Amino acid sequence: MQRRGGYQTKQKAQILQYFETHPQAHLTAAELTQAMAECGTPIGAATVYRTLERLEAEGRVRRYTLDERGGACWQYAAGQSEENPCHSHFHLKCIECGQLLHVDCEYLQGIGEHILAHHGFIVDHSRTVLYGLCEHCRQKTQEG
Amino acid sequence: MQRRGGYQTKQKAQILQYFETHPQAHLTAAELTQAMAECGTPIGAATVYRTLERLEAEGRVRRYTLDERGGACWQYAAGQSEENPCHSHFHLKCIECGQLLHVDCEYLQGIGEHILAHHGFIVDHSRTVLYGLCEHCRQKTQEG
DNA sequence: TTGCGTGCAAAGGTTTTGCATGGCA
DNA sequence: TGCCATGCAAAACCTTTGCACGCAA
Repeated sequence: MQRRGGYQTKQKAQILQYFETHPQAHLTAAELTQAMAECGTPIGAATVYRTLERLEAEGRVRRYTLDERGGACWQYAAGQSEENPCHSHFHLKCIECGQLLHVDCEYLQGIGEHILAHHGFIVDHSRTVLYGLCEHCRQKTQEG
Repeated sequence: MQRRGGYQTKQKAQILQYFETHPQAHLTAAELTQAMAECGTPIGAATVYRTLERLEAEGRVRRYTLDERGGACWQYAAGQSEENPCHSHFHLKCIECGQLLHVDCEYLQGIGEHILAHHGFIVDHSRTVLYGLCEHCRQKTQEG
């Protein structure tokens, strides 16, 4: 519990602030690096990765494996502890347009319970992304 | 329907045969390349990728994005067409031990229908993996 | 014979690592 | 002051691409 997260550096604060400003964004390391540069205070790519790793260990951000190619994304894990575990909602990622949908749905929450009860497996929603076609791209596909 | 899959080459047959011999395996390109080398007839990595791409287009293998780091996997898509579309089962990947579970379950199949009906999103099971803790690792974690 | 498939090497992108320096505590 | 964090560059890693040659049809 002591010294959670190590040193408090400008870079870490800057990255964290950007996440706070964009709580719904799923950012790749490249996007974050560029955003930092555009903010006027560039941060090295290695530092970005190391900082994200640290923030993830602290539970301040969450890592996703979104893109098939192009690497991981990180999302701000807002003040979650008990009341807002942020574990409860599913992510749907469109393989066509790349859009990410956040789905909060009772039925889907039942899935975790079912899988645990019947298959002995605890689903970690924060790591899980369902891939498929969003409504818009589905209609586009059917038309074409 | 004509010339499905282009030329019939030794390399393609060799890769396909390996999949037939390991129908449940999820193989990375590297694993497959090494397996080919160990079989005595090495196949270039580029050829492995291009062959997998072709086999996937033919519907003979299925591509998954399993590992957070380390790239994609391919699995043999056994004689599926209508009766056994192989789209119906979910994959559960343990983030602790890496084990991959294949779950074929009516309840879970209902998920796709629910998401389509209520959220307008078609889930592509072949691309989707649910991450979490398998039973074994869960007990191990709780004990420790 | 035609042109696709192969192999090698090089390029592409993301993430990690080494090492000297800088900054937090 | 001690040690962690940073930055740069280089390396590692997976995947794709270019090009000349080989082989299936």
